[in-house]
Amino acid sequence: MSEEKSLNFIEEIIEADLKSGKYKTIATRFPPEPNGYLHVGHAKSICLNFGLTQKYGGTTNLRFDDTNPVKEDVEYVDSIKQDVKWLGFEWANELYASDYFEQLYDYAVVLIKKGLAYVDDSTAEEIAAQKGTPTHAGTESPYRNRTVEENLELFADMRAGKYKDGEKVLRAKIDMAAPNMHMRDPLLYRIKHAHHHRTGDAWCIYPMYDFAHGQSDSIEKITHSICTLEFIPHRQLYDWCIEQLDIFPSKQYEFARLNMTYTLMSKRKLLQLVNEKIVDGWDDPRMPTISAMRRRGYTPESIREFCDRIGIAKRDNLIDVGLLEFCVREHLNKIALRRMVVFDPVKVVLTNYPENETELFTSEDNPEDPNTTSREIPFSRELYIEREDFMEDPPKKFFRLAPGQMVRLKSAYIIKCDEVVKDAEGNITEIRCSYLPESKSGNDTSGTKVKGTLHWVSVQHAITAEVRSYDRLFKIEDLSQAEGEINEYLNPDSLHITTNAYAEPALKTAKFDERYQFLRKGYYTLDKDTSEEKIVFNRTVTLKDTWAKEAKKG
RNA sequence: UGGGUUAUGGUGUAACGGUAGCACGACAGAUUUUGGUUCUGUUCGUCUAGGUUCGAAUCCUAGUAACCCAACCA
Repeated sequence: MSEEKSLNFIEEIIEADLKSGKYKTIATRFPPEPNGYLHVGHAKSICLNFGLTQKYGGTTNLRFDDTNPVKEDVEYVDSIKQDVKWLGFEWANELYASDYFEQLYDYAVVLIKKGLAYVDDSTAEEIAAQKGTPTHAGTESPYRNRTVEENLELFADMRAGKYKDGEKVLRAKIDMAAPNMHMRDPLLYRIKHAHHHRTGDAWCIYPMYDFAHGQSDSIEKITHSICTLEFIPHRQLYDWCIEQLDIFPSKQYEFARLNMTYTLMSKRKLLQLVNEKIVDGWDDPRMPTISAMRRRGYTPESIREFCDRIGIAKRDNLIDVGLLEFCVREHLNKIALRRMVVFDPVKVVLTNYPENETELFTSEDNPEDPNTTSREIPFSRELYIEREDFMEDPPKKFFRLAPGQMVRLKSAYIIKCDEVVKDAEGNITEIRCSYLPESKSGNDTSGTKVKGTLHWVSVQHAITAEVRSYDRLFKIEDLSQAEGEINEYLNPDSLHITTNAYAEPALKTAKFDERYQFLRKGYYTLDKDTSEEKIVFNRTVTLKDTWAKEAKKG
């Protein structure tokens, strides 16, 4: 019965570690730098790290990798916490690399005393030159052989603020000829007279990533430290620090980061979009950030499902954004309330329907739900339907309204098109139809079968709303192949605003935590720009549209 | 003139020497008061060349391709 789901390579390692008794329980961590908002690529990592400890038992810490005060900010800390929570995960401890600054300093002193670290007066340029190239060995710094005592004193002076930014650094003393560039006397500490969002002005030296991350893992007794592929070359240094310091041996494992078609996944470039006001902030619904997806109407469930489906492996990938859309449709189909909204209206007049009469039709909120509730929709003589649902000279498989053709109005009557009224320019201003009184929804004795069902709203009862429809932000599938400025690849049609859509009255009381399906259109949710004067909806995703595909075939 | 990582349908991901499977997409059909949903079916793959083996995606040898590494970023 239990259909075995195959394990990814990290799960295999964990199961082996648990089985061998290497660990009784596991510990992971999600270690964002608070220098930007989380995006869907981070969601993959979050689901992995938290998912592992949910599955195997154990704890996951949220640890902010805040070792570079000039780029970090509490705004990002707050957003990251909100996003992780919203995704549905609870961290065991909220921690900061900056919590360990004192400890890290002591570790540095240990290395100096062991003759494994030295203070270097070389400039950034000189150090870069000393590194050599991947194919040529580096050269040793002239300051490499300072005595332990001198290094100790100099390092203490660095901390005491006796030097300016860039004047001195602390370097590990490893091997300038190492084939791994990261082992060529990497920097451990640099001087930055900068205000830190947590430690304030207590420090003017800050540890580099390589001297903070592994030790932080070790301090927290992280068993499986999971990161992305580009950190593979760092692993040797990660292990070196832990071994020389003789501290808890956390182990690093690397998986391939998420890449998605038409989607920019670089925090740096996302920041650029925000700074250059190409988008309207980090939560602009076109952004791939968690906060943008939340605003746009994505559900945490659908994002988790997506992360589950894409899998964990070590090969580079480019996931079709269509898979994300599939996941959100799948969930929204189950939970969204059905409503009718006409975006581009054309008036239908039912010539045989009494004037001044209003009927109330009942329609289910969600046909997928066996216990569905329902709402009432007012119907009257004058209605709006979608302009694209009528054609004067339709192709063969057009099942909508056309002269002489019949359609069902959802939850109401079958109508037949009798006449088309046009203005002087030939634009259709009105479609005159007759309705079949005996075709009333749920009580149809007309015996008439129609192929098409249209959504509609009653003219006199309609409310208006603004609807924002989004499309992909970029024109090209693979942003990693984009050369030059990303601005060149922007999709000019990524946002379309319908300022005056006509909606059924039930939407007057739309709520922020509800999801809606506008029949035959897509899934929508209330935007935060909604006010007393204006109701604003965001389109989360369209419905699948096989007719659009058919029509395109011509 | 280096080191590292990875190669399975269009896109992802399994198969751990023994039937190349699953999902998304695409295509075809059924159902449908949403051209939605649901259901059924079809299409399409082991980077190349050798080798080991009764049997190779898997093991060996040699190639090829892609990605990563020379920030006082993480």
